[in-house]
Amino acid sequence: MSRFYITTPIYYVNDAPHIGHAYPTVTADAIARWHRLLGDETMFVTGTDEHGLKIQRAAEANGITPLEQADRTSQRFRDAWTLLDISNDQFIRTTEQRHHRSVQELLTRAKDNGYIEKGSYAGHYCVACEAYYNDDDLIDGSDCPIHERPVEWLEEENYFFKLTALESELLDWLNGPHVFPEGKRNEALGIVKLGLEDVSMTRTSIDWGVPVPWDDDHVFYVWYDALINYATAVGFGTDEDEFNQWWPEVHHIIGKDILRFHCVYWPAMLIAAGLEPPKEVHVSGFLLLGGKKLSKTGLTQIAPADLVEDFGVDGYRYHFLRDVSFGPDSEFSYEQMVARYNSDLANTLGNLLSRVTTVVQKKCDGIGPAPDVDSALGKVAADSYAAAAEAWDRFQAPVAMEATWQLIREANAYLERHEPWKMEQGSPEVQRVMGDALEVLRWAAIMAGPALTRASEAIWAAIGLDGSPTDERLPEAAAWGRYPGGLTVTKSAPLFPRLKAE
RNA sequence: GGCGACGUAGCUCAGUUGGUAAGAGUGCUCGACUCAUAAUCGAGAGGUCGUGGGUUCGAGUCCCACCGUCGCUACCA
Repeated sequence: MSRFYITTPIYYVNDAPHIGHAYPTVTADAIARWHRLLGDETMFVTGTDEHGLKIQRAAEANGITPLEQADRTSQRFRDAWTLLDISNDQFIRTTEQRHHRSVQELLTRAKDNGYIEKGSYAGHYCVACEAYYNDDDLIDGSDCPIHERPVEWLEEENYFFKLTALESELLDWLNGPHVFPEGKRNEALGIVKLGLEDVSMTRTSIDWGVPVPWDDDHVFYVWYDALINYATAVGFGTDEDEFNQWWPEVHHIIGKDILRFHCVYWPAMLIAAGLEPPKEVHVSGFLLLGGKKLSKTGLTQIAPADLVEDFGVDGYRYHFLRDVSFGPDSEFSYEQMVARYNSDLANTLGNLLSRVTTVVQKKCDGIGPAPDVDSALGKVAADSYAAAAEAWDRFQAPVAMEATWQLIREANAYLERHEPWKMEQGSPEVQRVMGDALEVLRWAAIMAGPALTRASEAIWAAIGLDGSPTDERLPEAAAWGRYPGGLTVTKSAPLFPRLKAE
């Protein structure tokens, strides 16, 4: 039995979930569902990142504890993922005890291996921001760029992560097949080649974080705690055997803004602790609105719930999986979403189900016949499957979706060529044609399942099959001719009612 | 300033290590069909692959310059 471990970033709880958070989550979910279909023992982890200055301050502003603050927002993420049928096996929170143990264990090992040392950090500090600034960032060389008032020169003792000692190990890792797409790998290489510096990894100025086990005055800086969630989730620090079963075969999905942390710091931290760096990091671009990235301040956030209201869960998931190329930035367009819903879901797939169930009622007494094992559609199905499987392997959901729809479109053309509605009721000819059409629907319910979590079940039931398409196992289930025939086919309301453009 | 990404049909995008006369979906035009959610099927129009050079027998695909858009340069996917 092979295993498949996939993660999303854990989202920082200073922000409400929006489509920018949902995109990598839906992508990871679809890939996880694909691997479950393949029969892999699958671990899909998402969660929330809950420490750090911003949370502490937000809590103070709201007059609650940092944990209460984190609880509130973390719950909103869980609600959003429930809404979108996200099938995560775990939802990890960095405030969990198991995570604190894991962080302390991993970083203690790094320290014991000589990669963490005490040093002092000095710089221009803005008290209002509670943050350090570089000379370049200051206005006229002396004022905070946000508060426009003088900064102070502050020096504090910190523990430093000796990133510089790991340069050659990082280059070795980055030269391997670990960061995708290629352009993003080059970007990570560029960061290393530009010159690494040792980085301050603890804070004494706040206490909302994971305590440094060897020095009570410090907590780990939020990034050094957050990244380790990927290890915590599969047992690091609590169950080494479990951990060793999953690690290092992990697939991280991240956004390009956190490339530095996942492609430089994270592998370095693991190496420092004597562990293997991650197997794959897949970097996505941003969703843009009017050419700008989504932001709270720009009022360009879009809540998944608003779109689900218009398009349904399937319509939501399908749009982002089919239209957003994984890697480059992508412009979000409501009109594009409507067009995609109508063409692929309402017209091509939904209408296929409608016409097939109607003709089966009229010409086959509502009993679905078995397909022709030598049907011309069998070859198309095999090609579609091969292309889709290859695309899922590369994390290219849009390509996998397009490959899947090739057969669905072909089924419409096949009906057109044979015109079963003109055939004699119950004849062998009409039985064969309709059996083939039903077989395509069976196949599509499985293959589109990672995207259309609900419609795939509805199709499955409509053509008379028991159980769920998620119980099927690939590649056998994609082989042509598995629809048994003799099942009751049900005509029902349109699966995806057409949407009017607004 | 430094580093980097991107620029392919109206729109959204594919184009593996350079090599059959540039692809898909959608949109548009025309035709067919009427089982079906005014859905479906067929045919067609539509691109100097940002611009200009270079390497090569041959470049969308490598190199240089330029133009345009954008990002990063430590804590929002």
